[in-house]
Amino acid sequence: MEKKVRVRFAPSPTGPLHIGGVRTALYNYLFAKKYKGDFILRIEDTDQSRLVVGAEEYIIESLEWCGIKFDEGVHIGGQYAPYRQSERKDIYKQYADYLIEKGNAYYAFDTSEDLGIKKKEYESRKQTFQYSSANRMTMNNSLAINDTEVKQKINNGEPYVIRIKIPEKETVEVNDLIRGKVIVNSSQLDDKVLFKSDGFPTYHLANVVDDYLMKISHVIRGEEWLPSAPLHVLLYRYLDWENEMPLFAHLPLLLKPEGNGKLSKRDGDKLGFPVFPLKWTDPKTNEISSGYRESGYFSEAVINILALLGWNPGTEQEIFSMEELINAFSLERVGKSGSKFDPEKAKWFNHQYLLKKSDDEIVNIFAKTLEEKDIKAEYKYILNVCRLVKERVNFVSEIWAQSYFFFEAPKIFNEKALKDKWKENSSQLVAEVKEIICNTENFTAAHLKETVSNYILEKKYGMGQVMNALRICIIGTSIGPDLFEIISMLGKEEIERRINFALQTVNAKFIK
RNA sequence: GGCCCGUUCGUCUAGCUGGCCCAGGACGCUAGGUUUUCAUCCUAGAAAUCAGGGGUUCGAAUCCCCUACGGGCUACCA
Repeated sequence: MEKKVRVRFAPSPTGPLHIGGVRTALYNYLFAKKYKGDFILRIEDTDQSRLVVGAEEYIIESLEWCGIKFDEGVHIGGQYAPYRQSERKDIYKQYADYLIEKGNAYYAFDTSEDLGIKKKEYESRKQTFQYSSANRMTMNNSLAINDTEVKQKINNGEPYVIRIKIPEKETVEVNDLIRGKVIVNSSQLDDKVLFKSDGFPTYHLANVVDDYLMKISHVIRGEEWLPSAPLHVLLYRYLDWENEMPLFAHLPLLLKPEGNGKLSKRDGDKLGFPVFPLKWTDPKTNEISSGYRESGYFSEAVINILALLGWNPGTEQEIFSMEELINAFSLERVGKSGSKFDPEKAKWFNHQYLLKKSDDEIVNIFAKTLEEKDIKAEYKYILNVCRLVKERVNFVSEIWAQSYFFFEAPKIFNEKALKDKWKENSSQLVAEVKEIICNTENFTAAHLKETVSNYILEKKYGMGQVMNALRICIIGTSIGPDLFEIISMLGKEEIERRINFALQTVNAKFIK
């Protein structure tokens, strides 16, 4: 029987999650759900010195906002709890000990000063120091010194780390679901620290142990882990778990738009678009980085964009709901090369989702803007406004700029609009049409249109000539949705008031 | 420096088992149309000598090799 699909997202809480991390979580989630498997959130907080207050909560809230749901995890528990590595601290040591017993690992007593000196020494010779088979016998470790001395050091409480003993020359094969076979010679690997002197395991040990214990079937993570994958394969082998080793898939990285380097947390807002799903305030510096949520993006749009950055369905479909993504997703269709985030296309995606949203949803968001401005209006009125302008904007936050004239009369009149559209006879034409409008009883847009158009036709005026001038008078500028809709919504009295004010103001200006 | 991964329009990408590709779609851009204006929408267009070179083959974006470039890793960080 096939192993049950169980995948995990395993961030370390060293700050906010950026969109690259969200994408990794998303691909894991899509893969899990596609195969009716489990998705697990594990927090990898083995580096106590890099913990950032609030980061874990931020990660959970971000993924929740995105609609990425977990089956097990630090926030909801599960069969394999705990899911925070700091709470699993006690279980790692035995595996490190087991490796020592088997001769696949050893104690090392070198201080960081010792290591630093070595490093400098090698640098001066234009070489790179690597703790490995080539030099481990010259270092201060349990392979180089005798057993009694080792015992003595440990009994004396001398700090030590446990390092893996990488074989001298052995080819190690990693089968990557995205890249195929990657073969590395162990001579290229160094004796990585598995267990630190502070009693915590390093990522390498903790990750392998936890994936095994939590019965993880597939490890889907960023490409930055590819170089250490052979080390992980070796660990599975030495811990006798090679038969249950998960399958690996290393995702291409998200790059900065300028073309160099992977996207990183430090990019904040420097790139001209948010790199974080949610707004983040650095607890130390109080520096604020904007988030997609606060910038007015719909989470569905963000997910859609991210899904298509590195994966494609092979069809021409571009708009995907989460359901559709789950159905369509496959690791085989994940690309190999890194991709840059395109802020312009992101806006377009958001526009698509804005159009798909129900009017009620949009009104609810837009109503907050009105509240802030202390503008009162009936729900139905706001609804009509949103209906009329939503296709003209990418974000709900842009609706105000397209619709303010529904809520307040213009006080000034756009210079350029006047220059382009206001002619000598404009005042006369507007005055005439005002009369027509004010004498119209049925104030629907359709009826107004019919009435005014007929009048213009009869008089052989140009439609554009009249309408442009009228528009300027009513909303103060020359853009916007259908003018008859606007007139109908504002009502007869308001229209009369606005036109009178406009003619006064504009005429005064022209006479001068 | 060493090791690993990658390289198709400005960007995201299709192309995977070689011929249907003098390379298709989307965003953006340009032009035209619709419209009372702007936006939407519709139509059209520009845009990749498939990183470069060498093979293999009747035939290569697709297979192989080399080079260049980009990226990742190279911590008692993840």
